[in-house]
Amino acid sequence: MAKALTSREENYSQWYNELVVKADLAENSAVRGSMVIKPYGYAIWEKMQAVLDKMFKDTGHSNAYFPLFIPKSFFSKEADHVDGFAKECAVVTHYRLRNKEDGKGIEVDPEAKLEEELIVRPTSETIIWNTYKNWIQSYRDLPILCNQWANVVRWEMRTRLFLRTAEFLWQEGHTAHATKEEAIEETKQMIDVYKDFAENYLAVPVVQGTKSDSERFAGALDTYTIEALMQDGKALQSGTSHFLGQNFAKAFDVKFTNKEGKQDLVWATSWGVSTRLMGALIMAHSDDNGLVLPPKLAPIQVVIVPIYKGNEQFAKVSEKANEIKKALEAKGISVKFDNRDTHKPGFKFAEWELKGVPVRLAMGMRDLDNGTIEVARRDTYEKNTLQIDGIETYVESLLNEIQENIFKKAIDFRTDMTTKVDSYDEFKKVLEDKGGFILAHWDGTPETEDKIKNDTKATIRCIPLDAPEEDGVCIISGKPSKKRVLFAKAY
RNA sequence: CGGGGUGUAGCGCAGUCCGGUAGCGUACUUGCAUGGGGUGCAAGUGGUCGCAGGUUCAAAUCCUGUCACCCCGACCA
Repeated sequence: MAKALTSREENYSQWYNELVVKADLAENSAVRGSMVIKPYGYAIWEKMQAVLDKMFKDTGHSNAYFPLFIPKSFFSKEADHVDGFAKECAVVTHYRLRNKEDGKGIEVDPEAKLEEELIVRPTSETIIWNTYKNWIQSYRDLPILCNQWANVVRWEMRTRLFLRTAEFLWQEGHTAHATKEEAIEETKQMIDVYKDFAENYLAVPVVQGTKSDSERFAGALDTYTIEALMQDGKALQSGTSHFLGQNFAKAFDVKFTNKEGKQDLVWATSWGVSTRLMGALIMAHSDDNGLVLPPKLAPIQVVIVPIYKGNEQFAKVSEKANEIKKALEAKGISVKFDNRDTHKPGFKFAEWELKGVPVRLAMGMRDLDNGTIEVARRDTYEKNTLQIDGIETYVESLLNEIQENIFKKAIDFRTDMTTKVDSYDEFKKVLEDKGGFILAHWDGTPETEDKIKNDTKATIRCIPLDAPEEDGVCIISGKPSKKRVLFAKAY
């Protein structure tokens, strides 16, 4: 396992400073707990957005945008939601600044106090349902299938770069349905979309399941989740899809006339993934030399590094390199020709490895003479010298192979790090010595869950959807259980 | 909000105990050499020592206050 990922267990911030900041992904901003996403990092997010956005549209959803500021009163309408959320928020109380009397700087104008405070959205359920109320009269208006790409703010007491920043980017889907069945169907469909995205694009294997009562989203009847395992043996909740029942419809009085002409409350779902996925990407695949990006999300899939001495050689190598670049681009591959004269090849190799570029091509005079090129892959460090002729076809299939290999590696790791235990002693021992996912029987009570959490800091990540029926007894209470649930220490 | 820690050059740090010219590594600039895995040598630029008071002939260093950040908990995508 990567040293960078294991040796920092007690100091993640340093880990990020070394790996992420060096990798040009982000740096701490002056704003508490926020992050600056640098161009290279943002390019990864844009790729994620593009893929997800298409998936959402393919499943019938449309994008919309709702306000950043939410009147405080909206939050008092759904009781469970308030309990779960209302606490750590940024609140707008004033709308104007003024110059200080002594002329030294600026202060909040006490005259400019807002009648009703505005909350910077921590999530948009309240304002969206307040809006949907006006959009829905009849069953003919349903379903409403909206998604919004936005930023949200949660004034977390403790922040962690990418995993828990005060401000983060995400998408939140909010849907309204005429029937319970249809809403549940939507909830499940979207967690499937997330699994598809995580595994086939991020190359991060995930366990799908439902949350226990205590871990469920505030205001939801059921929360579906995808749980990923990071290289340090901790779990990361990577996406959630909530079946909200009629709670928000009740709170915001969203009724419709059904086919029978009777008034009915609508059924709701919400679902989201965030820039935390970038954290997942980094922590699942990176090694001591930096990022390892899956080809499908890498902003630069292939980098060409020229090796030369003097202008004359540079011109010759450049000409060939540009030819290869064109051939690759014709296949839809994104290519960077690193023609900087300010850095040596060795430096460039290290730099592009740090940035996680999946394939590197290196070419010098020796290659020109032989009609060859050096191909190096980021995931295995394997290097081969191949004929230039037909290189684009080779690289194309190599990119696919790397995508698969990264995923396979992550699956193998997860398999190794998933342990079935049948006693609490064993549970504690595995958690302590090995970490990772633990499958154990649980009696279904919050008391048991609490005890385990207090004793060990491990939580029930989910009740896996694909867990086989199996007779067993709870590791704490000894009561009968039909299914193993997934435990882990989590971020 | 509780417990611990740190603020000194863009970044990483030493110097603080025991007050006396502001240091190291790296990065940056320039020159020459070098160029198939993070180049070498030489010269150079860059710091209100977090902020505000106090003690002193003299404060990065001692005292008081204050702010910010980080780590551990409670909270969470």
